[in-house]
Amino acid sequence: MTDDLTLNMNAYLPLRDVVFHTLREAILKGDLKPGERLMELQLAAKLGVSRTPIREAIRMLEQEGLAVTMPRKGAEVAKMTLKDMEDVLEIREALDELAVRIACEKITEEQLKKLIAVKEEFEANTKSGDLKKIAESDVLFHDIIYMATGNPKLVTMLNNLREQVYRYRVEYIKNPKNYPVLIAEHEAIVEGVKNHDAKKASGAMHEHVANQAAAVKEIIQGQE
Amino acid sequence: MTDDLTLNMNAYLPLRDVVFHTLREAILKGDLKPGERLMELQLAAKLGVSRTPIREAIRMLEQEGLAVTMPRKGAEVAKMTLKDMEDVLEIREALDELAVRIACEKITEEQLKKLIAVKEEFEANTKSGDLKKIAESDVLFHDIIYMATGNPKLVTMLNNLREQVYRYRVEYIKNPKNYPVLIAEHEAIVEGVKNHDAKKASGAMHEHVANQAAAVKEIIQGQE
DNA sequence: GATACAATCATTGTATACAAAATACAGAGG
DNA sequence: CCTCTGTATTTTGTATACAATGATTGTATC
Repeated sequence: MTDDLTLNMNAYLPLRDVVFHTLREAILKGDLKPGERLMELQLAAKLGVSRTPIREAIRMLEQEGLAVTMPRKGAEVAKMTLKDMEDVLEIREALDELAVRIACEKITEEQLKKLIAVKEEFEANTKSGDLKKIAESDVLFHDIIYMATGNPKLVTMLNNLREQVYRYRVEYIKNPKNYPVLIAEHEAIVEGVKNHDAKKASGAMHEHVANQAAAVKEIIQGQE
Repeated sequence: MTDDLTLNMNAYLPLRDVVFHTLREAILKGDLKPGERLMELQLAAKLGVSRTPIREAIRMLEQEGLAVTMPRKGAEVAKMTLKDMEDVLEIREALDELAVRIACEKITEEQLKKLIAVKEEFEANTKSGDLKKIAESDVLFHDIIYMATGNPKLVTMLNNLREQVYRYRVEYIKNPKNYPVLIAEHEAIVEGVKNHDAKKASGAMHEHVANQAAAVKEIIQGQE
């Protein structure tokens, strides 16, 4: 744990939630590395709280798949093997397709406008080269589709799945040679949704996620 | 909470896990009813433990969607509206189809044999009329397919989704007029899997889940 | 020098204590 | 009779204390 890990206390939330969000962020950003132990006393000291909220936050991380605990040995950040990632991506493919199919039926005019706007924003951002903005607009693009399903449970699950790929996906976005493909894929998805053509949209989404999946797998293999 | 809620202490597990499983069972069986408050002191007294493991178990239930907590107000058993159930079933449909598609590719000879055996066991059980056995063999039937995917994350998710429908599904199984349909659907699924025909298998699974979905929805509407 | 064993230390598991917020209720005032 | 308000009680949130387990280190013996 090389990081400072300071709490963000602005809102009035139970400490367990603040700790939970802090630790989750740290894990997703890579500040807490896979396999790193999550020691209660240490985290409590670092975050300036007692062990109780730390423990509860760990229980929550555990259920989200971001931490693993061995009884009497404590918790550690979940390791992601290539196989784990493939498993996640397999599910994500199916659910992202489902989401876009539903979105084709249910999307409102307003959401559609927003989707098109964000698609263009994404394209602009790839030109500026600001990685953070690129990632943000990509996330937003998919969020709009998720929201358009009107299925909050699906949204939660997809967010959770996306989270798990997060660390590696950044690498994918770093490489500018992927931009044209990404843009074309987004374009195809929008085209499908706009025409309420579930077949086209889900096909495009399938390709989009599958390409990302392939790239992420390559990145992981490169790291091993 | 009309129930006794005694702990099952046979295995050596942390109390939080024992409490978690106990509460989960109670919720799924309907002993703890939707909307019922989960008061820490009360549960702690009833289960003979302190508040700490109770709290941690509640955090876990929360992440599984079985409990909802309002800060400073406490937790209660999650209510399932018709909409919630539709949302869950929508996801389940997609993932069950995914599972059976993968199973078509990956299932081993041994698993296939087992699947056929359990299918027949299910048929036999419908004839005997033992509800518990019917439900068990139905669960097992689907479990074999889940396991055949070789994707533990998918298995976990599907189990979780299934859990959420559990309370209502029992009603579905109670009605003997559904048995011929269920048997035919299982037959079609097995047929598809056996021939590694993903299209047929996923079509059959789609119908299977969709039928159940329709029935569950009817039951809920009847209750409201 | 290697191995077995004991003592010590670090860390988790559980219980309890204390603080703060929310709720329930009773009494005063209109 | 209703409403408002202040107080008592309940309940959650957080911290701390104690117990038990597991890891580590050091020492004695072969």
